[in-house]
Formats: sequence, C-alpha cells, structure tokens
Amino acid sequence: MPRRQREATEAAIDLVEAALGDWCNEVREVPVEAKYKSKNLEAERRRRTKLNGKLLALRSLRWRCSQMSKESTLMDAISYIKELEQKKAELQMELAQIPDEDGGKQGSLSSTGTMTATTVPLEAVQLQGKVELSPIGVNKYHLGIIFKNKEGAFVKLLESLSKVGAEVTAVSSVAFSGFSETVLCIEVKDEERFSMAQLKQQLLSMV
Amino acid sequence: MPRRQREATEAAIDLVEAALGDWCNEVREVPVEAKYKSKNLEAERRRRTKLNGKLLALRSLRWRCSQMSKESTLMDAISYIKELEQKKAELQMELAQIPDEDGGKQGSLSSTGTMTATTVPLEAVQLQGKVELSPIGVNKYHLGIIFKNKEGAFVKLLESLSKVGAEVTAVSSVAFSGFSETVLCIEVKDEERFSMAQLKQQLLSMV
DNA sequence: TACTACACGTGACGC
DNA sequence: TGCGTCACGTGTAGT
Repeated sequence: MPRRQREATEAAIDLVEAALGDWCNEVREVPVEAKYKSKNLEAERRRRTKLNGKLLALRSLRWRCSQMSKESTLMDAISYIKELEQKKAELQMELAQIPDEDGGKQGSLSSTGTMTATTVPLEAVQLQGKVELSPIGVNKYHLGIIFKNKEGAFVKLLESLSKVGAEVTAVSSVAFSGFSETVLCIEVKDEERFSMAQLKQQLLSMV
Repeated sequence: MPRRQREATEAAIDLVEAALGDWCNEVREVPVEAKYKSKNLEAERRRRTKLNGKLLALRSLRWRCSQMSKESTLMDAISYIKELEQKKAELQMELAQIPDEDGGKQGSLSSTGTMTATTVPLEAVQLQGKVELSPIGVNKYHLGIIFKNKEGAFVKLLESLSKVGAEVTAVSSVAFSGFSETVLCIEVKDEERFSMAQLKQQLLSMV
C-alpha cells in the first residue's frame, strides 16, 4: 500500500474512532471527545479567508466582471497588468517624441551635463557626458551615451547598468578622437529598482 | 451526531473499507476496489493545477520575489496594478500639459468640432461643440463641454457618460445666450469600455 | 443526470 | 514546540 494512502487510511480510522467514540459506548484507550479537531483548523480557516480577501481585492480593483470566478480573476489581472504595461510604454514613447519641453524627471531624459567646463576643445565639451535614455517598448529602453575614453570605462558602464537591474540586449559603440559614442538596447526586469532619472544621473556622474 | 460529520464518518468508513479491501482478505459485500475515487477527484486536481498555473503566471510577470507565497503574490499584484495605474495617470497628465503637439489619439483631447457651420452667430460657432477631456488622476478626468441649450440635452449627456462607464462625481454648469458650458469630474470604472477619443467623438456628435 | 467551481478539514512540511 | 503555508480528497450547491 502506498505510503500516502496508508496515512490517509490511518487518519480515516482516527476520524471514525473519534466520531464513533460517543456512539458505541465501548471503553477506548483514547479519552473520547465528541469531535476531533485538527490543530490548525482555525489557522487554515484564517489563511483561506485572507487569501480570498486578497482575491476579492484584486477583483474589486477592476470591476470588469466577465466572470466571478477565481480563475477569471487571475486571468483578468494578468491581462490587465500586461495591458497597463503596454499602455505605459506607449505613453512614455509618445512623451519621448515631444521635441523638448522637459523639466520633468521622467520621459526621454536627454541631458548634456557639462559639469566640467575645463580646457577641453569645444567639440569635446559639447559631447562630454551626453546621455540619452528613451523608452522603445515594454520595459525596453534605448540608451545613447558619449564618454571620454578611459581604461575600464566601458565595463564600468555595463556594471552600472547591471546594478540597477538593466540587461543589455544590444550594443553598438564607436570611438573617435578620445571619446566613445555607444548606444545600447537595455531591458529592465525589476522596475522597482529602476529609475530613468536615477540611472541618467548615475551615468552622468560616471562619465 | 451532526449531519455533516455523520456523512464524513460514513465517507471515512468507505475509505477505510476501500483501502483495507485488498489488505485484509476477508470477503466483503462491496466488490472490493483498491481505491475509493471521488467522481470529481481529477477535475479538482485539474482545477488546482490551472489555478496554481495562473498564480505562477501572475508572479512571473513581475519577478520581484519578495516572497514566494500565494498571499504575497496577490498583494504584489494588487500594489503593482495600483502603481501602474498611478504611473499611467501621471504620464497622461504630463502628456496633457504639452501645449498641443497632438495628432495622437490619446492625451488631453481638446477639439472644437464645428461641423455645422450654419447661420448661428460667430460667437456661437466658435463655442459650438467644444469638448475638452483631460486626465486629472487615476481613472479620473475633467470634461469641459459647451453645447446648445436644448430640451433633455443635459440628461442625454449624462446618459452618454453612464453608457461608456463613466461616473460623474462633480458638476458645474452655466447657461448663457442659448448655450451651456458645463464641466464635470468623471471617474471611469471599466476602462475596457472607456476610450477618451471615442467618448469625445460621441459627445461631439451629440452637441 | 453529470459537470463546474467552491469551501472545508486534514496531514505534511518548514521555520 | 507551535505557527503558517500548502496540496490533497471530499461534500455540495449551481447549472
């Protein structure tokens, strides 16, 4: 007999004994109780209640009552999330296409941080620290960056991206007159840790 | 003995009998089967599998694995949806603030549909059919509309709003020289049915 | 009748 | 140890 079923059988026997304990007056070794109560009965009840409450809250967020079932609730939730992500990406892209009415912390951050106006040639000053970050899809961004050629600068860039949870899916880089211009396609997984403004600032302080 | 438990007890007895049927070779009245199978055992198994699959999909959407529990999955999903809605509203508002680089079907629709250039005074022509729809929060919009005073026009407006799933939370309306200018705060529940462009067009055709 | 979706009580496992 | 989470098999109401 399989182990699992053997246990179930024993449990059933216990249940029967407990249930029948006060029915047949035969003396038994176990002090008869009218009902057998599992130890975690109420805990399980609480858990179920909590879970159902969450499920209800999820459904109440969006009362698109296609079906009042658990499955459809979950399905609607995931489709809704996808839809929202898509919409957000669209809006970001749309916002990024606006020429430059910036000031906002979000949307196609494009800034030229020339915080070191030193004795570099004018051409370099204009290029120094140029960072462009614009959304191209759901959690996908284009990152254009120009920085001075330095040992390990590129890997530092990659490390910075990895640190904020951005995965590089494509790279194109070209070096000229002491500078490098590179554009990357990045895909961000953990949007919680990812902030366009923060990444931009970090990159600016890096170059 | 309570009815419920009595049934449970009987079921348990059946289970024991079935389980023990091939173990004790005693002859029994019921043609012994190795296992007692409830009719919907496999159905329930399938249901559970499906549900867990959906739950897993929900979690995999956003692999911010704070906890790998069902409850936290649902909570994360809820907070994520709220966050996305908030973000979307912010982006829409930001987009709506852009002076007018429109062309897009979305974002602060403001159009003056003067499709009936008849013999009304110039002042009226400029006002006729003015519809402004701009987001002011999560699923909340400001709707400014100017239309010609006509019997039942206002209730028709309200009906149109209700038809697309928009609830009016505030109204301010003033009539002057045969026209009414009203501004409403509307809150949309079912975003599926709600389309800013569509609503605008509908209202334009109404005025 | 059969099928679907649910809630329930229970044992097992992990902290 | 107890507490929380889970999967399981079952009973049951709605269609």
